[in-house]
Amino acid sequence: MTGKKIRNMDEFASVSGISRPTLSKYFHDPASVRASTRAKVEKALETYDYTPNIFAMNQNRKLTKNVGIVVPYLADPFFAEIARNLEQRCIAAGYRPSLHSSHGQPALESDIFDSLRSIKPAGVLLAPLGRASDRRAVEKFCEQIPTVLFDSHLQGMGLAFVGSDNPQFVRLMVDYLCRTGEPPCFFEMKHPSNPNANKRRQSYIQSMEELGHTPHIFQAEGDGWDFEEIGRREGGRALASGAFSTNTILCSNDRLAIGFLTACYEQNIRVGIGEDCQIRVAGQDDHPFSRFTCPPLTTVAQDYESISRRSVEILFRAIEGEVHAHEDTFFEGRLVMRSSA
Amino acid sequence: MTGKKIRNMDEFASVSGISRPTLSKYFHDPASVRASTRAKVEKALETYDYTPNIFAMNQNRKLTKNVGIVVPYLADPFFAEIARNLEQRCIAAGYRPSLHSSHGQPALESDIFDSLRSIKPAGVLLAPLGRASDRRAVEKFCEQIPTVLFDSHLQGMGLAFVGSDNPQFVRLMVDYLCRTGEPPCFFEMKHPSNPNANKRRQSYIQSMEELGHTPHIFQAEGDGWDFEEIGRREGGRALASGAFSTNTILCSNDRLAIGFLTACYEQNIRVGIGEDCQIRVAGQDDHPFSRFTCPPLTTVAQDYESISRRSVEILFRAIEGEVHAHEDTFFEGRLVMRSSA
DNA sequence: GGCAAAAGTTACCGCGCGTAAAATTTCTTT
DNA sequence: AAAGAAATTTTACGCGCGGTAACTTTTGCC
Repeated sequence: MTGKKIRNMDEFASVSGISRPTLSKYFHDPASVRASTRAKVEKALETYDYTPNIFAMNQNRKLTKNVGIVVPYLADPFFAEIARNLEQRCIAAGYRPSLHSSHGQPALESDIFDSLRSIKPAGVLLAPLGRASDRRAVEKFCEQIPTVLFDSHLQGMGLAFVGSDNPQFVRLMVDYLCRTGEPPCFFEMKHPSNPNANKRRQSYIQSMEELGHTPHIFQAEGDGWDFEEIGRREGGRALASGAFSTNTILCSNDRLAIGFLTACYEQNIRVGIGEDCQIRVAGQDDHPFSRFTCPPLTTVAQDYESISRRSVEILFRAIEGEVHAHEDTFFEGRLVMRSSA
Repeated sequence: MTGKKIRNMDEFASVSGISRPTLSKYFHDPASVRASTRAKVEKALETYDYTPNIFAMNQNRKLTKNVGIVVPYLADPFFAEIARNLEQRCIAAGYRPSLHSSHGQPALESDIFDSLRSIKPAGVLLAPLGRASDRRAVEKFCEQIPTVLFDSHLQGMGLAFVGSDNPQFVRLMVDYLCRTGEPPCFFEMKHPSNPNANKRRQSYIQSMEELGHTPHIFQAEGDGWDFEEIGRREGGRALASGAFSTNTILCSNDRLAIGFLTACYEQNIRVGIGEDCQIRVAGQDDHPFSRFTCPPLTTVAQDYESISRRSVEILFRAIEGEVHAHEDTFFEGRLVMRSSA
């Protein structure tokens, strides 16, 4: 490593005593050469400082080792965490991940597609914006490049979809809330950016009816990805106007719930399950900050370990030639009981 | 754009009636060719679908248009936001940013350096891990590639450093807290990962002494980047043992404060500035979530707009050949008064 | 020890573009 | 309109590696 700097593969072939085509094979996949050869290469690699020129590699290879990871909103720690998880798995599998965030903007999402196309990725892990996505653009992209969708389901696109079983999330929580207190009212955005929200609403209605309760839904105005602020502002308005017919609020997601908790605080409404509490609040997703809200938020945890494992699994298999029909995978959530509900 | 797909620059030269070397110049910098030529190129670009092969370009160019952005911990929304800001500025300036997170791990930071070297970036915007960084590795990297450091100051490294005026942050807050109530105790980590923390501690001591108060510091055990959890656990322990000699706590950063607020909640200690409140808590940084804690957190806002603007400004000037001596820039913070203190 | 299979070698071409130098065209200046 | 400067074109070569075919060597096995 501290040794002489080598300029190209030919030169490294000379000093290592291995032919260039064999070296090429080695760098493409170390396991594709004989163990004794590999040892020789790796020994030479300790003596000399050489890395194949990545641009020359990618220019000629039929398939690069590049993998794109795209999330809709990286400032949301949930996506940051899942991106990290995906990134590590890609590296472990010998790929070069590149991380991209659409920042909630459809135009940026399309720009990212263009940018990704230009680096000829072997595959892409895509969490689309959802409702705001340019469906045509996503569809076209998925046709050109092996893509696994996660988090936001866009019907039939890509090699596969991996996400959460949203109906199960809601059933789990509605069931818990009904068992332990008043049936919940559902608090969500009127125009949610994420299609998961729609499934959650539907499941809420169904779950309530199955338990013999009347569903109540409060839909907050507001667009974009500032969920906390929308939860605070609109939640506050709803509280002030007495729009809720119950003392239990199930928020469509944790970020909305975090804002809603702030609204409760502002109006001096005590949240939790204690004797002196006036309202119960629950979220969904187990956002990294939910453990630290006051009170800590009761929620349903996404199994993002499984989601990311499965996503890369499917993608890498497809890259390596396995052909499968499009399939959707939905992982179950886990109830996380804290003191807010 | 809908037109025929062109395979390479030679082919595009034929159909556009412009020579390949001139096209090469155009794609390198559209302003470097005559306006009439540029018009011809752009007209042809509307008819034919062509983009230069990015790998072939980068292989031969002395300087790529790649810019690396490295942050220590992307799951912290503060870094996610500043990364987004930097990213947009790079794109606007015609560069190709790539985003990397060290995830709090020194080994990963070094891996990122290697990875960046392989893409021959024109420059890098680096927020190092800080104390945990391999200083040798950072220094070596900065010598090889034009690098602007931000957020964490590592003495003298890189083209420049851009960050916050940490002493001013603390002065501002200590002054405010003393003016409006009891002098604060300083709550921080014993082994902070970020060098800013040390400056904040020193400034706390100095500010208190200047105002004629005795400094009190509580140092939390714990390593890593789980600041909220450390704030909650150790803050809770401190509260329970009566380690604070005042009713006012100034946390070294917002994330610690967020955890500390949770600890207060758990011990039924009412936080804020109201009549019935027992303790005041303040943070520093204006973390995106600080507005939504209960109570909302009083803090000092980092001017990350200025920090990011300045960072890219310096980097791009250096890339374009301007030579300057190493300089450090520290931007002032703004007091954000909310109801926690 | 012999033989087939696997692995390695040699030799050559292709990829798409950057860049330099010389020749030519175009624009600007007076 | 002529001269000079600036831009463009032509020509030629290089970058570092991938892929393939034909050949040689090594390996594993009975």
